[in-house]
Amino acid sequence: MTSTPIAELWPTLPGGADTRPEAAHRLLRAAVESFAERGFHATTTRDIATGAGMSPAALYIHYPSKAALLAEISRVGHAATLALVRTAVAGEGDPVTRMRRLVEEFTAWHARARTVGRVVNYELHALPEDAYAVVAALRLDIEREVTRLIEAGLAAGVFEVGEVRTAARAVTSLGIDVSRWYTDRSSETPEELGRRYGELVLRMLGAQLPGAGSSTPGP
Amino acid sequence: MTSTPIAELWPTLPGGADTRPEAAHRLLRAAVESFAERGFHATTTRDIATGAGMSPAALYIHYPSKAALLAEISRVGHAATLALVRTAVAGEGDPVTRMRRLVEEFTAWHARARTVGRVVNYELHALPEDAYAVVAALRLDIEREVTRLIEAGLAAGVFEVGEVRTAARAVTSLGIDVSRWYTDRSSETPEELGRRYGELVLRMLGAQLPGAGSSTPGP
DNA sequence: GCCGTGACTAAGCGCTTGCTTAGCATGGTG
DNA sequence: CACCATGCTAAGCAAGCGCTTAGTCACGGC
Repeated sequence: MTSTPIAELWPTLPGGADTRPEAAHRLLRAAVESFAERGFHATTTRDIATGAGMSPAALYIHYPSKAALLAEISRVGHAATLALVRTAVAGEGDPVTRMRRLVEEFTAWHARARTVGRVVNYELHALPEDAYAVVAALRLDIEREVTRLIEAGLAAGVFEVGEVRTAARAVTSLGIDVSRWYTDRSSETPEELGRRYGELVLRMLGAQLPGAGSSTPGP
Repeated sequence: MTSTPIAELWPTLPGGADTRPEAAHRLLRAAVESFAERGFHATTTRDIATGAGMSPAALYIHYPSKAALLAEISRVGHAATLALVRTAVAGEGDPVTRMRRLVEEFTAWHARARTVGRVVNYELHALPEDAYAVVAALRLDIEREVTRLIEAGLAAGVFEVGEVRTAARAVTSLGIDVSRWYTDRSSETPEELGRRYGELVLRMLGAQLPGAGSSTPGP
């Protein structure tokens, strides 16, 4: 098993309890592992079924196709990310505090769930058209939430950036790319990385750091 | 055809003139297009050959396998990126000026040559082991060059960052991810984007901006 | 005891894949 | 002219693909 706690992802979704049978969960998990490691097209249905401890044909009892598995993973992964972002943006505190928390959690999530993150961010092109449309809408929402928070900071006079859209792109981009390079062997924990990225992003946005004097990072 | 001037890439490589026959060039270009659009595994040798205006078998006169095409693209693409980075790091001016130029060019390159960039950065897993080793060494060199420049800035007292390695990661990460999201329809030109990202990165690194700015001019 | 149902497997179908083989037109060299 | 290397094509092979079919087994209701 990998260290990525994918199991965390599915039982805790909007809409309450997940009623999927356990075998379907095992298939989803095996698919995430394979898609992340080899990519959608290099993964065979035999890989997935074997990873879930079944024969190849059993897959089709729970999902109508290999692409349906990808669509499900992508939809759920994006929904979870959007929920995380919305919570941070709508949270308490001034824009600086909220942005710090957003980046900390967004980054840590992409490090912790890098396996899901890779599928979610780098296998979009393999989605069937209708599934892609759903996911593209979620991605747009994520970007809009970040933009909204930056604009709130500008209005409050605590951020200073040239182009809001470019800045929002940079913030989400930094987080997303973590799922590409982060590994088990990385020297920082997801939470450490989140804190450091939070610091970097706030400076990038020209944040007026509130209270507590100079927040110079340690040696 | 796309707007990506891939042709720029191959004729201008270290070692002088490129002696490859024109048909091999066409194959490389067609392979880049297909690999970038659909990924290595979803691309067939028939796709590539057709894209180059040949029959499927002609591919094997110039390259021994589909993987050899990928290896060549990856090797050349990484070599070009490393050359770009080295030039900027070893260039003239103080660390702030050199870092600005580095980010501007690194970013603009990943926007302009996003097609090659996608293959170079997102198809690594499909490389044969020996080709991967070569490319991994080049990637390490790129990161080391960036780290070196940040350390020079710290030594000169014009940068201020917590962890050098994390900062270097963030700088390269921002640039690399551009090749994922940048499209023809993006509102900014590669050069505009480069300038804006240069600005953002310098603030991220806590740069003391020289001259022309609001910061107190030095001796 | 018997049937229906849900989760699963063994076997395999039709198709596509990367790659090979055999052959053909062209053009330079004696 | 013959000779042959070069750069290509038409045809096709073995392997592996996504997915289907037919059937097995455990179990619950009557």
